Amino acid sequence: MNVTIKDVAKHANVSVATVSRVINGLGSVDEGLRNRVEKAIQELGFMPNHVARSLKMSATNTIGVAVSDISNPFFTTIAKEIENVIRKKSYSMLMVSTDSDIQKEKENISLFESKRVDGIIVSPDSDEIAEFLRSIKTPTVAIDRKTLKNICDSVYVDKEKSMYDIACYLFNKGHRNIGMVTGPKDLSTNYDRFNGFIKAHYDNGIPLDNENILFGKFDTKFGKDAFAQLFSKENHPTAIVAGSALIATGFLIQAKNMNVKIPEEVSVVSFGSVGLEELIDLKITYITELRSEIGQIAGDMILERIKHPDKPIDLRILQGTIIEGNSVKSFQI
Amino acid sequence: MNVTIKDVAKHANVSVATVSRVINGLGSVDEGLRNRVEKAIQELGFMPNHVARSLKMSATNTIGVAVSDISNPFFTTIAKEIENVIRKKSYSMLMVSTDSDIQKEKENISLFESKRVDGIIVSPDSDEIAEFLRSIKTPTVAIDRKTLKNICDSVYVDKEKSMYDIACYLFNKGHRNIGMVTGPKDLSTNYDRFNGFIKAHYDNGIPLDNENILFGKFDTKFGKDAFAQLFSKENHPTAIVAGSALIATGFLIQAKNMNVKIPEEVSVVSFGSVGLEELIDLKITYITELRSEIGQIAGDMILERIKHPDKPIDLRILQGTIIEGNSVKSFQI
DNA sequence: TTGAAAGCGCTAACAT
DNA sequence: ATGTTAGCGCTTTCAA
Repeated sequence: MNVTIKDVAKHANVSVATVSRVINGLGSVDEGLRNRVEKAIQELGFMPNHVARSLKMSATNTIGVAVSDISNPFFTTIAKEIENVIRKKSYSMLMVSTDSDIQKEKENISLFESKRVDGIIVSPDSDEIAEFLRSIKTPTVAIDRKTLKNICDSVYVDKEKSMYDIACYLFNKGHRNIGMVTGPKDLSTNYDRFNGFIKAHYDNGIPLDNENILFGKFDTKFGKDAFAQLFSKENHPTAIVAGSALIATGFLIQAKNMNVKIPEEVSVVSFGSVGLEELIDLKITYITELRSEIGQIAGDMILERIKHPDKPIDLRILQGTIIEGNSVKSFQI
Repeated sequence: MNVTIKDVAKHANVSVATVSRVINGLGSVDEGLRNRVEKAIQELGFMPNHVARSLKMSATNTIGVAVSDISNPFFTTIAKEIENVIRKKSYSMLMVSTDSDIQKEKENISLFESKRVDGIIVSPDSDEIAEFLRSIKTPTVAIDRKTLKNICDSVYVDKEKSMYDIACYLFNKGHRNIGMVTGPKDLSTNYDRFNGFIKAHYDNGIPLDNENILFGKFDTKFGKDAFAQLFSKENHPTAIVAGSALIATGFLIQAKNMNVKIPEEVSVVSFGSVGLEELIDLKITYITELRSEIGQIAGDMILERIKHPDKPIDLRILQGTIIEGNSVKSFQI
C-alpha cells in the first residue's frame, strides 16, 4: 500500500542499502546512483517511515510533555518554547493533560514509555509521583517543581526567594502587616511561597499573623473571596500578595466591588504580570515568572540529558525580578 | 537492553505468541499460563513497545495537530478538547506550531506523514496549503477554515453568518453607520466576516462606507489603532464590530484613552467573549466562538474518518449565538 | 562503492 | 490452547 524503501530500490535498480544511504546522506554513494535514487523517490512519492526507523534505531525523536492543563497559559507558553527548541533538532512533541489526577499522570508517563519517547518533560501536581518518576529510565526533566530536584533534571523559579523578595520589598516600603493568597497548599510551589513569606518576616523581626495566609485555588474567584476575607479583618493587611495573576485579578474585581482603593487603602503585588494596566489605570507590581525561559531551558535540558544519559542531575534555579508598578503604597518611616 | 516480549516468553516458558495474547487480551489462553505470563511481566517490568506494534499494525494511535500558535488560547482550548476526546480511544496528540509560515506548515504535515500519524487536524493560515492537503492520504480534519471544506472534513463556525447576524442586530438597534475591524485580509475567516458584513448591508438596503472596514491583526494594538482611526473620521461609525476579543480589548483601551464612552458615544460588539466585565463595568455584547465544541467535534471527526477512510467528506458548520451585554446603544426608531 | 542479509519487537496466520 | 514463523520498513555490518 505505502511506498517503501524496497519499492524505491527496485525502481532505481539499486539495493535498499543504497537508498537508505541516499535518504540519510550517510556513507558514500556514486553520483549517478544517487540521482537515480532521488528520481525514484520523487516519482514514487516515497516518504521514509519513521516508525520503522524508530524501531531500528531505538529512538523516536519525540519528547513527551505532561502538564496538568494544556490550555493553561502558563504551560502553553512553556510548551511553545519547548517545541521551538526541540524542533530544531528534529524532535516532535507529544502533549497530554493530566488534569491534576495522579492516576492519569502515571498512565500518561507509562504511555510515554511504551511509545518510547526519547525524553519526558513533566510538571506533576503532586509529590506522590516522585517515586514513580524515579523508577523510570526515560530521561526526564521537571518544570516548576522544586521537589523533584533530587530525582531528575529540574528547572524552576525559586518561589521561596520570590516571595521572600516581595515581602522584603513591602517591608521596605513600610508595610508591617501583609497577607498572602495563593493556590493549593499541597503544591510545593505554594509551600515555597509560604516558606519565603515566613522567612522574610522572621529575618526582619516582624510578627506574622497566620490568618493573613490563605491557600486555595489559582483562579479569579478565589482571589475575590480571599481579598474580601482579608480586607474584612479587624486589622486588615496593608498589602496583599497574590500567588498568580488570576488571583490578583480577583483582588482587583473585589476591590472594585468593595470600593477599596489600590494602593491607597491596600497595596497589591502579584506573581506574574496581570497585564490590564491600560484598562484600569493601575500597574500591578509583580515578580516575573520567566515562562519562556523555563520552556527554553527545559527543552535544552531534555536534549542534553538524551545526549548524556549518565551525567549527574542538572538543576537550574531561576530568580524572578520585581517589576514595579504603582500598586504599592510607600509609608513614611 | 530493554525487556521484550521474547524475554517474557522465555522467563514464563511460553511462546511469544502467548505473551502477545495475554498483553492484548486476544485469543484464548489457559488460566495457568496467563498467570505465569503476568507474573513474568511484573517481574521483568516489561512494557510493550508501541513502536514495534505500530510498525506491525500500520497504526500509531497518534493524531497530529498543527496550528499556527500552540500558545493561542483559541487553539489551546480546542486542543484540550481534542485530546480529551481522542485519549478515550487510546490516541495521543502530537502538537506543532506552524507560526503562520506556509513552509513550516508543509514540513509539519510531511513530518506527520513520515511519523505515520493516523490522523491530522489542521488550521492552516493560508489557502495555499489546500492543494498540498489534497495530495496527502492521511485522514485530515480542518478546523476554523471554511475554504478547505471541499478538500477534507471540516468544522467551523460560520463567520459570515456571525457577522451578518451582528450587523443585523446593530441595524435593528437603529445603527446605520457601523464599522468592522478584524484580522488579516488573506485569512478566509476574515473574508467571511467581510462578506457577512456586506451582505447584511445589502439585504437591509443600508449603504456601506468602505473606510469603515479595517483589516489588520488579531491583537490589542491593532484594536487600539483601528478604533482611533475609525472614531476620528468626520462621520464616525456609531457602532464597531471587533473580529476578536483582543481587538475589542484594544477598543476599550483606546476608548478610555480618548475618553470615549461606550456605549453612549459608540457601541461595540465582539467575536468571542472579552471577559473583563467585572473589572470595567461593561459587558461587551459578543457572539460565541464555540471553541470547546469545535475541539470536541474535530476529535470525533478525525476518529470517525480513521474508521471510515472512504466515506464522503464530512462538514460541520456551527452557528454562533449573540450574547447581549450592555455595550450597544439602542436608537429610537 | 555497492549489495546481501540480519535484526529491531511485535502481531497473526498457520500448524500442531 | 499453544507454538512457529514470516514479515512490518528500516539501518547497518559485513563481504564483495
